Amino acid sequence: MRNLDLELIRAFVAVADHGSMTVAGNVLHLTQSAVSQQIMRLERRLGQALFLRERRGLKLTASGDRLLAKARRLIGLNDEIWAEMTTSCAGTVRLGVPYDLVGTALAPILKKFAEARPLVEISLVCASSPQLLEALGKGEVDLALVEEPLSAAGGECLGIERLVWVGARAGTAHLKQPLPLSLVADSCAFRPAVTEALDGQGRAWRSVFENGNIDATTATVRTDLAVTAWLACTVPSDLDILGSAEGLPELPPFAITLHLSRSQPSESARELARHLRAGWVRPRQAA
DNA sequence: TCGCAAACTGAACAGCAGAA
DNA sequence: TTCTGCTGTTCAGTTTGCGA
Repeated sequence: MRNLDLELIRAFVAVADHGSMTVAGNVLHLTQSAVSQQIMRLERRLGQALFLRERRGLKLTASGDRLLAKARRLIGLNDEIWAEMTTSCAGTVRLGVPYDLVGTALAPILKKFAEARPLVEISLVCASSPQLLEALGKGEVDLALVEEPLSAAGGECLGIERLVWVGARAGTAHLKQPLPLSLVADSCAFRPAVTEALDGQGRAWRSVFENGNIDATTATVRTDLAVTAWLACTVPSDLDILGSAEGLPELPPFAITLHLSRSQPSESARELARHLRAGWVRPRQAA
């Protein structure tokens, strides 16, 4: 027998990932005993011990460590072939994304999706979250990733992020009266939360820039002309996160949510949604 | 249809860590 | 020190798939 049994490889990866046969069993919908036997079978066939049975838990041996990366590739390739051969994914998917999320977490997910689904063309639509939800309702996009106040989030939540004040490194814009604000667009999802927080504090403010261009907004902040509010995970490293120490009010958390078209979504849209769910990590972690 | 091998489940067991 | 809960291993019995 010189063929690798993918069931055994999958069990091996699950045990390595979780460091536990019990947890791996739950994940694989098998009993712990079955997983234990699968690992032993794999070890017997390869003639190598893959795990060190320690007093508490399991640890990969050098052989196990060597196998792990290749095992992941093997399973990945298997799943890719399986998905490609068993579904009819082709055509165009229109994905709506807010300006600030495009360049952070999304890029690696889209790259992976393009590799897995070469027959699907992605059409990216950038706008503010309210505009994207409107476009989704009109059928102008197939699915949308949006930012919504946690208290009013309607879609499938992929993550929760802090909304924070952002200013130039060692800048002084936050000291000005009224507070100069740059918020990308007047339909920006953060705008009501920001103005409500400022009004609640009795702090006067004025809009410096709202023409829908994220780069120009960033430039106004970087040059200390204004401050803005972004999700903490999307703040560039050369800008400062400001807060109560700078006299600015607390802002509410936001949910990053996924919305699919209410009418029957295409196979391609569902597949892209699956990739977004599986691949979503906090943008700063991905960077 | 039958027999065999492989793989599974569930129970029993042993070892360990942490709480009481 | 004892109890409890969690973990992995072993084993008996059952199920399933395959070839004759």
